[in-house]
Amino acid sequence: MALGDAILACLTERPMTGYELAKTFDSSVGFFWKADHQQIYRELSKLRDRGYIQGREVVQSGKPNKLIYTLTPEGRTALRHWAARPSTPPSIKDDLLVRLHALDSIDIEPVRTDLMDRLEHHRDRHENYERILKKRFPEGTASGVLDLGNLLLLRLGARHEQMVADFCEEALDALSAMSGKATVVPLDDGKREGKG
Amino acid sequence: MALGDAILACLTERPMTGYELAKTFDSSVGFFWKADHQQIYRELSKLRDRGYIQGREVVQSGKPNKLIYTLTPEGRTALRHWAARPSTPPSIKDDLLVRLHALDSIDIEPVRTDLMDRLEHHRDRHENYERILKKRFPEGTASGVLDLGNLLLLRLGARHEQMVADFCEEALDALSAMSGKATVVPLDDGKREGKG
DNA sequence: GACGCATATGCGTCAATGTGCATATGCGGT
DNA sequence: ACCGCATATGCACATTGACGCATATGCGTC
Repeated sequence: MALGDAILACLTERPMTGYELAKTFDSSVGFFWKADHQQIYRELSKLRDRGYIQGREVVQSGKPNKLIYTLTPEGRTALRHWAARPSTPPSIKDDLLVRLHALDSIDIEPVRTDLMDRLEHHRDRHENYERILKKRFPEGTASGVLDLGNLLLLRLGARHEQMVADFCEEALDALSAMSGKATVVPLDDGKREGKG
Repeated sequence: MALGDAILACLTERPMTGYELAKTFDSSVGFFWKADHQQIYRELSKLRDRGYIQGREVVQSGKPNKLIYTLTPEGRTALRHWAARPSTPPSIKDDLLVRLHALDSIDIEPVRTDLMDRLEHHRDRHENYERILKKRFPEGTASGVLDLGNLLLLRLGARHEQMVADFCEEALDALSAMSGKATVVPLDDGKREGKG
């Protein structure tokens, strides 16, 4: 359960509610791990059942009561054990790559617009990383172990986004140069299948 | 169904059996998309049910009969429609990053050995990409649209692996420099939970 | 006052993925 | 004779993920 461990990792920083965790997974951690609130609440229940976290209810008026989750000693141990296991390099699983693999059997134009969108997306994220880096690590050095982890994380993120952005640019250039040779037959058949 | 589309993309090259597809997803396409044979057979059944591929049985003696799958015109159309939709940038979801995020709450030593393993892994893959690039594209240019897609793919793969390898090296250096400050308490409690 | 938005939790369903197991046989090694 | 390996297909179960929907209310705005 990778998401569960990611949640435990977040809770090492400070106790949080499901709602706060969902926001975390939508911003900072979300840069490399996406999870919506339903996924997080479900995982929190599991972690609680296993005794890895403890929920403390905070009564509120006007809003549903909060459940602030704290890591238990068992949870900390579980996280340490998980972190002591070798990680498995994930595969990229980017639709764009599949399209490139079958580039001669599909229409180029949509791929071009897709690449342009992706270029913008990855540039935005790159700027975001750089901004956070400059703000949190103006010296480019980390003081403690926690800081070091986050500094490395941000650097990896920044480089990754820049690399993909550069790739999109290069791919667009190459497609432009090639566009004369391609046989472009637009999709014009009316029917469409649901989403598969 | 992303895997289904990846399979359709593979079948544009030539008709294949499930077994051949499994091998493909373990080598070339497997560099960015992992799928074992069970997943592939299951997906092939679905694609056949939808009429996107057609299976031709080849009787064999000694071995189970082959089922060579060919793209139908409907399958080609479905692939083109899928490829015309915008792609969604995937998240990285690397366990290693989660560990870095909680670096002060876990043991550093296993992370170091993990980083060393990963460094070797990514270097191997990088060399692999470079080797294929040199072999298939000695000039560094593509002749047709299909070639262009594969050239771009290989270049992205090579850069990605190099970047991650560099990152591992840098992280190892940083951890070494930091190692004096870290409080290293080895894991010695006997009990272990199953796998989570 | 109706509408959207933020706060805060959760259920249900289906698709996608991962892991283990089962079947059937020839071929080469020990 | 037995073992492992390659060929070739597939089922069953569990986990993970994506998506929609439901509940409950204060606060600002149109």
